[in-house]
Amino acid sequence: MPDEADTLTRTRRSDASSLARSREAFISHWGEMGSSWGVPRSMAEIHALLFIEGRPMNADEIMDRLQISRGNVSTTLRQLADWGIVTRVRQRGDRKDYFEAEQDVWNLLSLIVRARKRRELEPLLAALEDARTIATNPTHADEDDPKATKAHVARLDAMNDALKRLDRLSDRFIGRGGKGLDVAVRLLASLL
Amino acid sequence: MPDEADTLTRTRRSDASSLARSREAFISHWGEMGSSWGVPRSMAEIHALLFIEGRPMNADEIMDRLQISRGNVSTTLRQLADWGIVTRVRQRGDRKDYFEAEQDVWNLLSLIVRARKRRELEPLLAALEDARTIATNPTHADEDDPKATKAHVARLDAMNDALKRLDRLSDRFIGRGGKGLDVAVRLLASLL
DNA sequence: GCCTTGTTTCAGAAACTTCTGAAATCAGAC
DNA sequence: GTCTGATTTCAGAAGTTTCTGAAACAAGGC
Repeated sequence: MPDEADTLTRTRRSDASSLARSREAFISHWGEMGSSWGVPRSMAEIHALLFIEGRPMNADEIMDRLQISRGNVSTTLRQLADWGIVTRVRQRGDRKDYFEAEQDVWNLLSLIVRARKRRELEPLLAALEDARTIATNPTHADEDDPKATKAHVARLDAMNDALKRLDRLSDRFIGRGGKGLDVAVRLLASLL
Repeated sequence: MPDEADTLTRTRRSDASSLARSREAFISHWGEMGSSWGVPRSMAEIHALLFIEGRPMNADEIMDRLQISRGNVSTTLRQLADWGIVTRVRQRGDRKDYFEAEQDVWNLLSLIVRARKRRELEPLLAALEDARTIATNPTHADEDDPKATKAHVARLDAMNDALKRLDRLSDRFIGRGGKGLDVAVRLLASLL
């Protein structure tokens, strides 16, 4: 409810410094983007904050800056750490936990790709295999048109092939310590 | 409320044919995937249905099969058509609208990429430019540390460069009538 | 042991998104 | 023009996700 005490810590107002306003703009747009990609806004914002500040921050600082609850900050930081795009660092003589974001952008992108791939692409590929198995192993007296079954399996296979190719390709990117993506993109850009 | 009349149309039960069960599996997993990528489950399911059936279907068929409301089907089909991954087709002597999904998987993927790029990546790039402008054009008496501003702008630029490169690259893919992606992936796979 | 300081958990609240269904609209037939 | 069948719209309902905050839980100091 207080609306006067936070003038110092909040950086939304137009009387803030250019740097502060620019940071704020980055954070809110990154949050926006996140939420349209199925990442909770506050998670994207916390990451954006750590990235754009470029220094380790603790839970209290983050809470104050983004006005989100302690519980949310704690949970979200752990998730970001699980994804590997944020690291817990120890600050000499301070018992608080500090967190720091990956600063290399390509590395960041490949960590994100890796995480989503594992969580979402791989299960989907497994499901496609399943669906194929179901279609090609008729259980009991099965009155399916063989032609229709063939076409169906062909569709499953086409989807499977395409996704698998992307999957293998992203493995390559990721394998090269985050720089593979960079190299590949440059290479492709010049070839096409 | 009816639970006996739909035995014919619903294909969830284990006494359905292999083909029907395989289709059902594909549809529900595709829907699952969609929802973790910020696409409404019913939208992903409608698309999956049209894709896996591989034939034009009308709103009533879709409603029956997926048990979703007319309003939802109508809205969603229009969105899918806007994205370009579904096309409205006219069936001789039938006043109903029929819809058909893009069957070429690479084409499908590049249509999806194109749509998301326009809706999400491009606005973000614009926002990054904005943030840069804010940081480099100090308004009034600005007491920001020049060193900090420099580091901040460098971060914005690194992010901008990386995303722009991906952006340009995807333009190339898309440009080649959907086959570019295929070619590029094969090429890269052999090179790396 | 008992404080103190910091972190995590989790049930319920709040916010947001998606879905429904009935009414409005459209479009062609006549 | 009216009638008929199909489609779209949209306000509110339902459902889902995210967030809060207080309680439980560490872990170190003394």
